[in-house]
Amino acid sequence: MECLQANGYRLTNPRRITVEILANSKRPLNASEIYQLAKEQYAKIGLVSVYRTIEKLEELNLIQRVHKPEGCHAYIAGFTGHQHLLICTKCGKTEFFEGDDLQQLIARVSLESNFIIQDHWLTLFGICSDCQQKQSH
Amino acid sequence: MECLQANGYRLTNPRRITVEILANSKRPLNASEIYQLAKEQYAKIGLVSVYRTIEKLEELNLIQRVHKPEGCHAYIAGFTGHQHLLICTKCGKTEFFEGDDLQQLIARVSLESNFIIQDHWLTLFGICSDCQQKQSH
DNA sequence: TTTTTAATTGAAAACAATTTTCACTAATTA
DNA sequence: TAATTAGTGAAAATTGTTTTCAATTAAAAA
Repeated sequence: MECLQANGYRLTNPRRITVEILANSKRPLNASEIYQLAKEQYAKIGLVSVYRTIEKLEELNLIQRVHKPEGCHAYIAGFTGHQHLLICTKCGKTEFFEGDDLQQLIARVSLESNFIIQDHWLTLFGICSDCQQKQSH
Repeated sequence: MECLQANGYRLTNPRRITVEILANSKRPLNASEIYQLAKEQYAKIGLVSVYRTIEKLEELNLIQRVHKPEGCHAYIAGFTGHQHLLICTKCGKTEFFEGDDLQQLIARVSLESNFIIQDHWLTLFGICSDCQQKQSH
């Protein structure tokens, strides 16, 4: 909310609620999921406002789109606009991770391909510890 | 085409042309782009057949969906159903690369997160050698 | 505090991408 | 060659997203 305000945006109910829902979610949510949850708190919110808030949060790098085999329309809140994600394929729980271990691989591919490599996306998929426990029962 | 036939699918004009266009493209194409190109060779082709052929090729792991910041509706032909891509952000030229250098990183993240990691997606973005040359003129 | 203003809103319409329906066509098999 | 049934294209339906616009409301000014 601070960041929105700092960038000249007004603090409104639809924005507050959309931000809160995204900030508290451990798994990526799409516009329609956010809308369903938001209506519980603020019945008159419009789906359009959710879309518009998502747009602004993405511009400000406060959320990022999450790409999965099933689709790419969900967003997760993150602090940096960066792209290393670890996603649970059971429950959707999503974590960020750091890793500069890629430099060597990137250097090798760069050499072999003659590309100048500028950016990378890395996503790991697996089963989180909660879902591992549930599975073993 | 062989693989389609081996899986019990008929060899039809719309399929032949869709397959040919995808097989010869160096950059990912979406349904509508394929349709435009296909019409040049076979005017009466329908966009629906392109969608249906894409669906089957994806099932057979002959093509894969390419995820980019601008969108995720384009497909590239590949030999394995796997996910290491190198994409030119200027012209879209897309190459595959191998790399098991990730094992160490995956092991580390697995330990730190308590996830059992099963799969990964890695995409590198950069400028291909053709586009580097064009730029320097 | 009240007034003014301009950003923001929600409903409805418009648009875009994809899927479904269905009568017809054509690839394969007998 | 005839019979069968998968595959086709046009149109309609569906889904997801964006635009339009009059009304509302947050923030700035008085």
